[in-house]
Amino acid sequence: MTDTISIAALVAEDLRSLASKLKRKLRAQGHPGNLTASQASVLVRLEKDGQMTTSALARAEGMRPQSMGALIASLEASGLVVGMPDPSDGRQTILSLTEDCRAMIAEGRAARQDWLTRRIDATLSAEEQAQVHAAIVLLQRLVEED
Amino acid sequence: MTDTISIAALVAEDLRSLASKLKRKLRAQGHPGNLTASQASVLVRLEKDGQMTTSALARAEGMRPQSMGALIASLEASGLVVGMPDPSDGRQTILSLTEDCRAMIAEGRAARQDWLTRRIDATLSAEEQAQVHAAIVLLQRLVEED
DNA sequence: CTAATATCAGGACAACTGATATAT
DNA sequence: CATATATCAGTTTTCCTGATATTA
Repeated sequence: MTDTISIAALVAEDLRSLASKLKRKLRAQGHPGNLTASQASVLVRLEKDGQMTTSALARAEGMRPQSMGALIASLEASGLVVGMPDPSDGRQTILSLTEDCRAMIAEGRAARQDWLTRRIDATLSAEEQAQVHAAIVLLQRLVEED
Repeated sequence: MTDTISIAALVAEDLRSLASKLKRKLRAQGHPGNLTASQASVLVRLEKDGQMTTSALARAEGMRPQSMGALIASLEASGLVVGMPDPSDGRQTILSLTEDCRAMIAEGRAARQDWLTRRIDATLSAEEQAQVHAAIVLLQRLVEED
């Protein structure tokens, strides 16, 4: 076995390329009513982990508090997130999903009407979707923490 | 089984989030000598498919000719790509990898020193890497064509 | 003349960095 | 005073759209 080129290098190449193209595609689809990738990611986290502050979200998502602040502002403007002052710490604002947002998630409407979801259903079999799902769980390790 | 929420919606959510975080991480790592995702993607395609024009590359990568033009200009400035006028069609410029670039790829140095490659090797077992690789092949279908 | 190629110019967007006000 | 949170302002990056010159 030559073993000169690791599979990791191949995976890295393809993954890098895939991430770029996927982001371009997502942006090209525009978001009339849809959400950007970052916005969706924040909503999912808020739903999973409950109430959080801007800074906590920024740490969790791996971005700067300032960037997260702008992102949150847009979600508040869309009525998907509300902020309440922390009674015990005047610096912080506790963020949580609005009822509208929870209802939307519960119905699955947001996800179902989503371009990427439709694309996945149209392109991959159920078995393949499961396979991809398993791989994504593995890949999430790569981007966690530092 | 309620079956109300499709696995496609779950995959879409995670995939969207993953793509965002991965791109942020890659940018945060900077590129002292490294390449951006788009640049690497173009080089891989040029190596695989041989000589191409700016427009052909743009179509293949799913971006506009103008964007690809700028990307190519940066690669030319780095001495990784050279352009030669097409003798049979004065409008076109045939692009190809320089010898330096081919040598770099052949040695595998570029890929090996890459942050993402190291990260994959450090985080995933060989078996998991193969699993991810298979999933990426499936996902490439999502971003191909329109 | 119509279509394709490439490039110039300007714009949008999401992230970044730096600086600042406020609360602990 | 030192630390943490949040926000204001400006910059960078990467892609976009529109307009133009050139060649087929």
